[in-house]
Amino acid sequence: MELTKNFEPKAVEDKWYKHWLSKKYFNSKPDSRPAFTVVIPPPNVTGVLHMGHTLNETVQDILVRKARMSGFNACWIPGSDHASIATEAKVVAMLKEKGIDKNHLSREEFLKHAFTWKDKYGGIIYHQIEKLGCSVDWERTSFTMDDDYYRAVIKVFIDLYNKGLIYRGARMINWDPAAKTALSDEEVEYKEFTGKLYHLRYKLDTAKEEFISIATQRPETIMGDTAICVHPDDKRYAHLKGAFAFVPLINRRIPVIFDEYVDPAFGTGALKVTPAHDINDYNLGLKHNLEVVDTINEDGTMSTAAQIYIGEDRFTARKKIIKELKDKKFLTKEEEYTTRLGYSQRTGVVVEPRISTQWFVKMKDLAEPALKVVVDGDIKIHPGDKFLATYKYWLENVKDWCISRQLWWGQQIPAWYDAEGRMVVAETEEEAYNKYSTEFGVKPPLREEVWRGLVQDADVLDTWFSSWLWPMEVFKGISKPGNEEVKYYYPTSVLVTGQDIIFFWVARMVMAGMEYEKQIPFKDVYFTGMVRDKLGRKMSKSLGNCPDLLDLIDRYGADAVRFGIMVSSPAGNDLMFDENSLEQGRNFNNKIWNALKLVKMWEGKQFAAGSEQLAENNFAINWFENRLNEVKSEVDSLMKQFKLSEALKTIYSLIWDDFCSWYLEWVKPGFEQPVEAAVYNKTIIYFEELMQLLHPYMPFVTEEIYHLLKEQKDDLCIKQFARPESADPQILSRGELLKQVISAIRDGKNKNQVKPKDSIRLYIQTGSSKNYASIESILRKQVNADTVSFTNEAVTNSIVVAIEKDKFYIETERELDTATLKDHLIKDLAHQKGFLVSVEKKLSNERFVQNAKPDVLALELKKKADAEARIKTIEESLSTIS
RNA sequence: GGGAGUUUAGCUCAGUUGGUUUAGAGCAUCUGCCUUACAAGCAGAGGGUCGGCGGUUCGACCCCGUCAACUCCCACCA
Repeated sequence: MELTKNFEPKAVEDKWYKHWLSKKYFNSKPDSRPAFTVVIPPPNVTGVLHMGHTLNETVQDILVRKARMSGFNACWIPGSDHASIATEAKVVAMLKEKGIDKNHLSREEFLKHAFTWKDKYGGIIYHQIEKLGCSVDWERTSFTMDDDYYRAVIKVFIDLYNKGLIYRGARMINWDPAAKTALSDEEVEYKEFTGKLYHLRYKLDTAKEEFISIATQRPETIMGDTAICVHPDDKRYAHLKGAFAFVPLINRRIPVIFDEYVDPAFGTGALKVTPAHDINDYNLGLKHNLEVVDTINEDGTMSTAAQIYIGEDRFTARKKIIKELKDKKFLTKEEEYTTRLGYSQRTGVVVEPRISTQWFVKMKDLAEPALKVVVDGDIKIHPGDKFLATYKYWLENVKDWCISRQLWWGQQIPAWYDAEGRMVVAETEEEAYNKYSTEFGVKPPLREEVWRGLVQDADVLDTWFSSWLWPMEVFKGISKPGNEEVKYYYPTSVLVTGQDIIFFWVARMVMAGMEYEKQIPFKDVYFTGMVRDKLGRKMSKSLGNCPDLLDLIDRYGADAVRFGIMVSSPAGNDLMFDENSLEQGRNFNNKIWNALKLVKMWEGKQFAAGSEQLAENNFAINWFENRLNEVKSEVDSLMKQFKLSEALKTIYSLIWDDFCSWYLEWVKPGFEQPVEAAVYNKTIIYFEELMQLLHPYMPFVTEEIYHLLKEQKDDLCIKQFARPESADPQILSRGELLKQVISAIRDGKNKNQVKPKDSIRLYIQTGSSKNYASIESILRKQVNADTVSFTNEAVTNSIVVAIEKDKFYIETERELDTATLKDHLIKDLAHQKGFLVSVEKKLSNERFVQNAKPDVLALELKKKADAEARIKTIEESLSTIS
């Protein structure tokens, strides 16, 4: 069969993915093997995979494939998240384009649109996961709004409510006036903003014409003022105990209060208190029992409580109020002021702090066990030291979690109210009705009347309130507690996710797991860093630096993308994404492909053993086998420590350097010459093992080559790793010596303008010629020597190379440039002498000799002896040149 | 303002309890090669006073102190 010049990923990727699927390799059912379970961090159903996902998915696939090939029953659950806010925003925008206003739709109509939209676009993500080669179990795809999942979320809500861990309360929350929804603290982004600080004077309720000045950035909120606050120790205001002032424009009479919260040095040292519109003022209000006057509507316009500018947008109102305050001489000063404003992560508008009735989860009791399992090391975080502190800090200072969202897309809060505001929490309407009857002693009215009487809470639950159940509910652990699947697969093995959602998601999954399964949800957490562009900037649509995954796969192949993204991304480090590394991946594919082509040329051209080559080949085979074993163990240990990047680089070097550059060159016969049968057979086996080692990282090219090497009974995808055998250090060091000698001789030739193809005569001066017995002809081939022979004395007029105690004389037809030759030797001599001095210095230090461990001392003595020997060699060589 | 982390070659990073030939890798760079697997390649090479200063030690990239720069998280003074 004719092999193409270069590896062509497109031709094989789809073929193998389909094959793996048809063999059901990725489908898992509980059996006697230990489970290795991974749940995908469910991407937003309407999104596309960005480079951050690509990194996460690749890491997971590597771990899962490795486990699948190591005796585990590997199960990787794919799925997606309904992402209430983001998705609803997209659906609303889509409807708007069609000229449909969400406000004119019923809830049912809207949800119908949303599901249609989800069905249409939700698949994009799955397609991308497939293209990347991810070995997920497609028969287990989960979605956080599936029927069972929906019921599970509701069940958990009710359970926590019954346990008293969910409560309803009026709280100051971040309000998005555009989306008309509450935002969690985490969904608010603060940005620098240059605004103005307005100094306003309030008339005091005293006999004479007296004023107190305050400073504010938000003059439009003065109508909500219910106090003025100053520091108790501030002498300027000491006389105002018990005083009152009038709010400008509306003349409401408000008290002057005293609290240490106020910074006397800021502004005028007096603060207007507006409990309805500022979180700090709200807390002050609670403390001092102040009235709350809410002057802003949910859409950001002024409310009737404001008394003036009713119905005008908050920012328009601000402008008008400033003008009026100025005209009426209440505004005494304006100054430039830089502050930070909260913006909604979703809609980008300025967040409005607002009093609102919301649902909350009490976090303290849930946080305790979640903290303990991580501190105790039941859950291991990688890289540990970096994120443990963050995790701890958050849980120790956790605040209650606002879980209601004023949206339609999501699990609707299972609370029912009657006209008087009496409430029951129940799983279904039916149950709500029954509960209501017993609880409030109301005789069951006619069914029709009940529907008139009880109305379900319109809000839905925060998306994270469903995804915190993910590792359990993908196995129906909540909807069918204690089922066989959840018993087998839970706790999951490792969670791979971005460090940015450590609080949103990771900590909360631990809480839910401890609460409902009484067990940790995963044993290891692997945090990936953020993917940035090569200039270190965040990837963002506005910068246009987000590569399209499918396009990258199209241009480089999935294996190359996986290689490129893994090769330099140690756990937890940000990854500077550079297409350069994808190119490196593609080149690597190609290198392997060409090695295959070489081996295929030997097919059917072998001769049996018995010739003189045997000893040489024996050495090469023996050496590579040991080297392979050595690296296999290394890779195993690196992967156990989640050093996936390191492991990949180790495999890369094994294949490129040890296998291609050394081993294959050593055993390669001359052009169109036959190869020894033993070499051929071994080479095929080594090649297979290399492909197996690399397979978790680059599944497509390895599976393809595995099958091209020879007729196979199985697929690489499920081929089980054999336990690595131990490596013989003696063989390994002889191999290293050989490499070193070859490189040094080539360097000697190169430095003296002897071309690689110029042949030489090589003389070896050594005390132990046995060392070279079986590698002589490899050496001859590798340095292009006509003859290799041993000598007892220096060979004049030759290039001299020294390795350890041995010397190599390179005799050549070419005129030698003795000047440069000498130059190099002199430079080397200086280096060796400098080194010797440092060693001698150490050894002449009595305290070192006394304190150092014996083996350290012995090593120093060896260093000294070696350096002296080399210096002698170099000096001798110098004398032969002159 | 509080906390955490980072700083090693032009770039991205390793460097295991302080001693392993006066610091390693990949990429990039330079030199020489179109040598019958591979120019998306081969063979070589150069390049670092390990952020600054001070300390502990016989000995420090590693431990301690201090300063500096950068990054992230938390809080959010009207």
